Amino acid sequence: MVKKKELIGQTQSKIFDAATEVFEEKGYTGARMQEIADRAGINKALLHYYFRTKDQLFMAVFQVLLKRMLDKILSIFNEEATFKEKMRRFLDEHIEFLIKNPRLPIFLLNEISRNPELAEGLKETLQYGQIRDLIYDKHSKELKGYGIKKSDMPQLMITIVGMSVFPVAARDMMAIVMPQMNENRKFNAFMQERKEFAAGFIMTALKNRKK
Amino acid sequence: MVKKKELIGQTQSKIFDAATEVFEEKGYTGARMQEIADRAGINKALLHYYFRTKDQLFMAVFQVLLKRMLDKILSIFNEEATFKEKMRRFLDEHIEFLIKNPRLPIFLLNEISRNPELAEGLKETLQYGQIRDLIYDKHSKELKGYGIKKSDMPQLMITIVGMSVFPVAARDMMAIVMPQMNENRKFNAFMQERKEFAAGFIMTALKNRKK
DNA sequence: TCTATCTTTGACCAACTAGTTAAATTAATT
DNA sequence: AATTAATTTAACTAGTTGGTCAAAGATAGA
Repeated sequence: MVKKKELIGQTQSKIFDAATEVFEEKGYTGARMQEIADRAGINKALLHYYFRTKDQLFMAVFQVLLKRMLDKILSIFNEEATFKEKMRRFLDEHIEFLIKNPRLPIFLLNEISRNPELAEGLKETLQYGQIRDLIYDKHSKELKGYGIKKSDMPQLMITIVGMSVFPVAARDMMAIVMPQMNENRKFNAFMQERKEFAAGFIMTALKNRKK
Repeated sequence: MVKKKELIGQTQSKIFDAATEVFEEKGYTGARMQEIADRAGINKALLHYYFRTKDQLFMAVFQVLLKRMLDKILSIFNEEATFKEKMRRFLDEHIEFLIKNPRLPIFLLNEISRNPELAEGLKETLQYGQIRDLIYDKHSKELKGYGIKKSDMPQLMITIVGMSVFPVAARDMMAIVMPQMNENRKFNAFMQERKEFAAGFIMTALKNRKK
């Protein structure tokens, strides 16, 4: 027999999963509490019983997804390895992550840009705010060897992250110009290929950079 | 005295501008016909007189904005110049364009990803679908010299476009990790700097690419 | 000036939305 | 088995939304 407390957990997590799906697909303004309830297999009143308002439910989902994304980006850079190795591992793992979560980037980008306060909570976390300096200091010798100054770090970091995120976020738009992108099989092949292309591209640019 | 026909044009374009603003800010689902009417300085019934439904108004705005974006991307590549020169000009002009239209990328990306049929109309335009081949054929010698095969074009093109678009689209998210991005002055300086950074980065990667 | 047509409006409506409530059901405790 | 507490539901509400309509106002041509 299923215990009540397990059911709570089950129900709550069913709601959470359903809400994640719907919010990712439709965004905050496009999401409907009724649809979330339907997909969770419960009714609307129970939804409001667990999460009093749409805002509360959205916040819970959003915080988790944003943290998941940032941690995925940052965790690799906390390990012990050369910058070059970290970058390769980042592109490998992040692209795998994005293939499994293709709607996540646009969802996050869109919601944050429409309501920047959503990110306020995480900004306070010191861990995130100074990451640029931490990464640079850890690899200053290697990076200086590539002609990268501390002030170049934003350019470099955004370039690396953009290499993996942009193709996923812009897929449907780029597909206008490159119809192959519409086929899932071809797009996945493109993303697999991108791991090596991006890593090689960046390393070549760094190694031969004018100093 | 203002002629009636001029007024029509004025009203219609006031509606169009207001709708562009509101849709860009709030997206389709977040936009309100009442707010569009208010910003255009008219009432809701007149709004529906000129554009019968929200969908019709949205479509009109969306088509114009999508075309504006794609033309900006593609026009430069139709000119006569080396690939290298075109890429530099593209980054210069596209970044300027994006500084003036900072909400445009997220708006387009978001709406297209939520409803890919929005792009169907433009896909038919042969001009767009085969652009990859056209560009390659025009510069095949130069690109082969960089070790770029025709099958590498999607990777290269998405890399170039992402260099300019991603920082604008991901600004508020990257600002969590790099708080400087929040200040408009610093962000604009970053984007100005990016013209040279991106162009230099890409050319270095191309010139030293393993063949 | 009169008339036919095109514009503009305030008031309205039906459908939908987030959120509430009170009562029914289920589970845990004694 | 009875009591208590937690869980689930159908039915409802108040506010918002896109869209309509009939009538008033403005314009150009005769």
